[in-house]
Amino acid sequence: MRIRVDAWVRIIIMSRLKKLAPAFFQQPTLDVARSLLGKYLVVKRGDVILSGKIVETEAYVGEDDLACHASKGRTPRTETLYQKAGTVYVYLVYGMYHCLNIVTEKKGFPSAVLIRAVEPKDGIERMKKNRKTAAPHNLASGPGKVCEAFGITRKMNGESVRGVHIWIEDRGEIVHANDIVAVPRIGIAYAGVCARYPWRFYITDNDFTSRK
DNA sequence: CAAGAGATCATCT
DNA sequence: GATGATCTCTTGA
Repeated sequence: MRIRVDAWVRIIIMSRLKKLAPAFFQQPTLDVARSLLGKYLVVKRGDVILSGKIVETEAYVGEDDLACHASKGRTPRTETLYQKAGTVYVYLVYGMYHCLNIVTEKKGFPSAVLIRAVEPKDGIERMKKNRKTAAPHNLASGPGKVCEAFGITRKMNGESVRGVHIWIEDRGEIVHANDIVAVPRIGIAYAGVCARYPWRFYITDNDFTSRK
């Protein structure tokens, strides 16, 4: 008689081992933004698992960062940014699209990393349906696209990024510093001097970034 | 290919 | 009442 382990049980056990802990996010935001490159965003809804390699991020650091939502202080919306590292911050931009962030640093210091682009891996067919397109390079090559492909909405705002719905895995892939580019952030021209900060990071030569 | 406009609404003034 | 941490489509060279 043999012991049989169902494939999905194995998946759950392995994913728990690989899940990034809150301590990973409780570091300087720029470091987290860089080290998230090459990690895997995973979303589980029912039996469906969607995943993809993070290839582009942006850092938003504190109330002094004029591009950070918290630059206008503590409000009902920015409250999430003041929570502990590893909290999911999702908001609606331009009345239509969602943006996924992970809160960083110590509780009370409002900062986060925006997940700007992902290279789809698991559940690509579902992503195509969610996005209403079949073009692989157009599935998650932008923050709004990531959320649409993965079905991420404000309902996840405030959740833990090490929960049952959403988490980030280390699958052992290493991204060297030489393969990371730092450039100014997108869509924040209103942020004065901060608009010039090179706080957008992406993997050089990856074909799934938002390229702008 | 580049540039421009429209869609659409939660949030803050 | 104004404004976006965006995306898609249309227009025109």
